[in-house]
Amino acid sequence: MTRLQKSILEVVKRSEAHLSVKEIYALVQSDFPTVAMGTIYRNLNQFAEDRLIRRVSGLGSADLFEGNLAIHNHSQCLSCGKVTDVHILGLKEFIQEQIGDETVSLDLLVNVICSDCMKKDSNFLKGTKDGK
Amino acid sequence: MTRLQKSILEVVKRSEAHLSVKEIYALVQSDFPTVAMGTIYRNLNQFAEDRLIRRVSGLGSADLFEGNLAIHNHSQCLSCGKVTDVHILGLKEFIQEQIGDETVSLDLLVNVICSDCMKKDSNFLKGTKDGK
DNA sequence: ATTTATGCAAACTATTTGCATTGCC
DNA sequence: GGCAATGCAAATAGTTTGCATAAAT
Repeated sequence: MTRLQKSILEVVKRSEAHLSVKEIYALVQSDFPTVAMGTIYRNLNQFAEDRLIRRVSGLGSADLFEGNLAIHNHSQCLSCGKVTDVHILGLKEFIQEQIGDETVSLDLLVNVICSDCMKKDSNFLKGTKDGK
Repeated sequence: MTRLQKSILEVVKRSEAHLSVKEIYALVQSDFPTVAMGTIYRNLNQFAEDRLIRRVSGLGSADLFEGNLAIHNHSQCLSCGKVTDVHILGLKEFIQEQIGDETVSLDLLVNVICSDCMKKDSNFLKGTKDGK
């Protein structure tokens, strides 16, 4: 593994957030000013395929990456957009019981109104549609 | 609502599949040969926002649309790619119990090896990584 | 007639890829 | 030296948008 590759991997691993490619690019640039976007993409794709990092899809138009490999899923606040890890105990078993096919993995996104936003406006869930 | 809008909506509503924008475009074209992609997108976005149809994200690089508004989620076979509706009884309650924030809605994708693919190669889950 | 929707093309965002060059064992 | 990784720029895919025209009420 090259020094650049180590740096990309470290950036994702060290962060506790869910990073966009742009954010990773910016962070890696501080050590490797000439790094190219294409290289960032190529390596992130490889790392995700090799299960060194995890790709998180479906949150916005762009994928995010995280270093946390422990099995978990995510919630996103519909009001402020904040993404949070969630651990649902027994989720796979709960679902597997009800499915004929063999479950390999799950991608669960829980759309919430987080407690902060709920405090700011307790009418969130009483308005039109889903409260947006 | 214009005749074109009715046609776009009908195409999605009448189908029992999960349609890509391209597929919807092609179907609408048979009645409105000069329809533009931009118009398809504009209307699908509006219909989804108005909850006349549902947008399904996270399955591939492109969003899909479906007319089925009953609450349900999806599974996708990692081998053949087939997308299937799944209904998990009590899922929202199961998750809500374990989450501090107020759950509004869920997007669940169950990654499976469908029974057809399992029959063709019963070693799917025994190989490297996730059997791909 | 006036408002709203449409077609078209250009713009935009996210991502991938070909290729000449560089860096590493 | 030779193979793999990188930078760069162009290409691709999906989607959005500005604007002049056309359709609907």
